[in-house]
Amino acid sequence: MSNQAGPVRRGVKGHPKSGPSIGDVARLAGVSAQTVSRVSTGAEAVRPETKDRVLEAMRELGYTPNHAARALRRGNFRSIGLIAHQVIRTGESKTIEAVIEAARREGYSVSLVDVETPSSSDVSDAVQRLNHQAIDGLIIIRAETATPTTLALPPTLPVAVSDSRFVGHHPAIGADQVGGSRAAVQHLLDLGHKTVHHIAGPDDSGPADLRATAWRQTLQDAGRKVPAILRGSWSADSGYELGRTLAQRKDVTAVFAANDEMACGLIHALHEAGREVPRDVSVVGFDDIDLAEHFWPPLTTVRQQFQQIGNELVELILRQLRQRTQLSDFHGTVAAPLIVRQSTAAPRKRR
Amino acid sequence: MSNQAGPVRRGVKGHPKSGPSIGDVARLAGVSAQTVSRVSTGAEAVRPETKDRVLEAMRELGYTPNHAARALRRGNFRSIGLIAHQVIRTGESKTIEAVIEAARREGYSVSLVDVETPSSSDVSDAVQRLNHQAIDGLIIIRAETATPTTLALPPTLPVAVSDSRFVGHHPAIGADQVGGSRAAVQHLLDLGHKTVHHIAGPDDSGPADLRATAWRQTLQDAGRKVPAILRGSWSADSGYELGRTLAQRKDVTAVFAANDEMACGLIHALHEAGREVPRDVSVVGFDDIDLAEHFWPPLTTVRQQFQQIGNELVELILRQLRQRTQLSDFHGTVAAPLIVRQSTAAPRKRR
DNA sequence: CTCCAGTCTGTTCACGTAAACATTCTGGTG
DNA sequence: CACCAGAATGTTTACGTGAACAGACTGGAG
Repeated sequence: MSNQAGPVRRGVKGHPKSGPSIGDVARLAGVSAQTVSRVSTGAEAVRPETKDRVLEAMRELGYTPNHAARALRRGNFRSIGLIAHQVIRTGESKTIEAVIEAARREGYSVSLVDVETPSSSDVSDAVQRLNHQAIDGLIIIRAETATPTTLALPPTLPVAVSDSRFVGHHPAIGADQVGGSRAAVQHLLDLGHKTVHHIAGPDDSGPADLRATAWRQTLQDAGRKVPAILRGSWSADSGYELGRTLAQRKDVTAVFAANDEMACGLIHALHEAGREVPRDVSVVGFDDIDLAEHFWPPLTTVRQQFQQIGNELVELILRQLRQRTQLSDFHGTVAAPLIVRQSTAAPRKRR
Repeated sequence: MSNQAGPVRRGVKGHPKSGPSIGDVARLAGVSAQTVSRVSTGAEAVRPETKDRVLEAMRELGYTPNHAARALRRGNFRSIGLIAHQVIRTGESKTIEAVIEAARREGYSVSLVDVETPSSSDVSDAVQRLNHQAIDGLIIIRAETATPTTLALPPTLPVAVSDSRFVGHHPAIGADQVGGSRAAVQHLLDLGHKTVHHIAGPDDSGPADLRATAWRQTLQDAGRKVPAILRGSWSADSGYELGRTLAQRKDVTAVFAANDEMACGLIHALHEAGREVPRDVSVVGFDDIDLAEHFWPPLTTVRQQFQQIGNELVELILRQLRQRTQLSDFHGTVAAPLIVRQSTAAPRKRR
C-alpha cells in the first residue's frame, strides 16, 4: 500500500522525520543521554566542561528537544487553547492579545481556534479540534449563548470563559455590560433627550442581549418610551444599513449602538443624509476601540478593558492548574466606564 | 524538597495527572490496546460490535487521546506556529484569521506568539519559544527588517514569511506594496495635485519602507517636488499628531498615509482644524480595513488582500511539509488594488 | 591509608501511542 | 473434510524524554 510513499528523510528504517535525538547528542559528546537531558532542562550538577561538550554537540547536530516526548514525559504541554468567535472584531483581538501576552509571561503558548458562528455546535467542534491538540487549559471568548454543559470537554481540563453572565459550569470573567450600558443611556437622557434608540448586536449574542436589556431597563426606570429595537450584526455595514433608515426619522435624536463599528456605520449614514452628529443626533458606542477617539466626531463610548479581562482569564486557568481543581462557581466583573467625547450633546431646541 | 508537593491526582505512584489511557479503555472493553487505537484513529477493519464496545468504554471513562503520545509516535503535531507583530493591527488580524481558517481546513491548529517589536532579537525569542512548542511549520507575519538568517531555526522546519520583499532564505508572500503605493500617489497626481505628502510607518518596518520608497519614486518619476517624509507609528494617534502640524500648512492638499489607522487620525486632525476632506485636503490610506468604507468621508485606500495572503502562507507550509523539502527561492505577490472612495478629489482652484 | 560525604554521571524504566508483524477466526471451495 | 484467503484481533516494539535509583569519582578528615 505505502511502498511508494516517497523519500523518507532519515531514520534507518523506522519512523519518519524528526531530527537528531538526545541519544545522538549523547553519543557525539561521549556522555549518557541523561546528562544531555540534564543540560537541556537546566543543568543541575553538570560539570562545566561536560556541559560545554554537550552544548557543542547539540550545536553541531542542530539538536532541538522533541516537544512531544517531553510533554509525554512531563504530563503537560505548557500551552493554552483559545477559542474565539471572530478574531477580527476589535474587542476580541484585544482580549486575544492580552491572553497571549499573559500566557507568555507564564511560559505558556496559545493555540488559537476560531469558530464561524457562536452556536453551541460550532463551539463543540472547536473544542473537539482542540481536544486533539496539546493543551493544559481552555479559554473561551464570547461563549455567546452556547450552553457549556453540552460541550464534551475532558473532565479535568481547566476552563475559563469570557462572558458577563455567570453560566454556571465554568468560571467566567466579563465586563460590566449592564453598568456600562446603563451609564450610556443615562448619559443621553441627562443631556435632555426624550428617549434613546438602540442598535443591538445579533440576537444569538449574550453580550448583545445584556446591552439591549440594560438599555430597555434604563428607559423604563426613567419612565421613557422604549422604541423598537434594531438588530445589527456587529459590523459597520449593518450599522450603516440601519442608519440609513434612522436618518430619515426626525424624531430620532439619540442612538446607543451596541459596538463602535456599528456606531461608525451609523454616523456614516447620518452624515450622508445631512444629519449632523451630535447637533442633530447624538451617538454612543461600546468597546472604545483604538479608532473611536479619531472618528469624526470623536466617539462617546463605553470602554471595555480587554487587557484586564485577558489577564484574568489566564490567571483563572493558571490557578486551576496549580490547585489541580476545577473552579466552577467563580464569576468576576471588570468595570466598563463611559468615555464621553464629542458625539453626544444636548438635543437642539425645536419648535 | 518536594515532599509536600500537594495532592497528586492519580497514577499508582509514577507520573502526574493525565486521564485514562488507551490501556484502561482496552481493559474495560475487553480488547487489546491496538484495537482501541484502531477505533480512535479511524477504524480500519474493526467489527462494528467491537467498535461500539470500545466507544462505549471510551465514553464511560471519559477517554481522550493523549496528543503528546500520539505526536511522538507519529512524528508530527498537526500544528503550525505563527509569529505576529501586533495582533491588534487590523492588517495582521485579518491575515491571522485567514491563516487559522486555512490551517483548520487542513486539520492543523495554530500556535500564536506575538512579539513586542519587530526587531530581530524579539523574533528570535519568539522562535525560541515556539521551538519548544510542538509545531510542524512556522509562519512569520511582518518580518519587518529582521534578517531571518540570524534566526536559530531547527534546520528542517518549513517556514513561510509574509513579506513583500524577497528576503532570500525563506519563501515569502506579500502584497504588491509598490504597485499599490504607486497607484495611490498617481491617483492623487492625476486629480491635479501638485505633489503628495506622505505619513510613513516606523522606519524599522519593511512595508513602511517599501511604501515610502514607492511614494518618493512616483513623485520623482512625475518630476514633482518630494516633500519631507513624516514618520508615524502605524497608530491613529500618531496620524493625529502629525495631522495637527499638516493642518496648519495651506500648501498641503494631498496626503498618502501608510495605513488606514493613521489616515483616520489625520482626518480627525484636519477636521478639527477646520480643513475639509476632500475639499481642502485629499487623503489616501492603505489596507482597506473594514471601517475604512465608513469613515467620514469614506476613505480612498489601497486594499490588501489579507485573506489570500493567509491562505497562501498556509499553502506554502503544507507544500514544504508534503514534499519534505524546504523552499527558499519562492516569492509570491498578491495584488493591492486602489479603492477610490470619497476622501480624494481635485484640489480647489486657488488665486 | 581508610572512610565518608558529596559531586557528578550512568542505567533502567515508564509515559501513551501506533506501526509491523503474528495469530486466530470465518466461511467458502475443491 | 482439508485447505485457503481474507478479515479481525492480539503481541511486540520503538518513538524521545526525564525521574528514580545506582554507581563512580573526588577530596578531606581521622
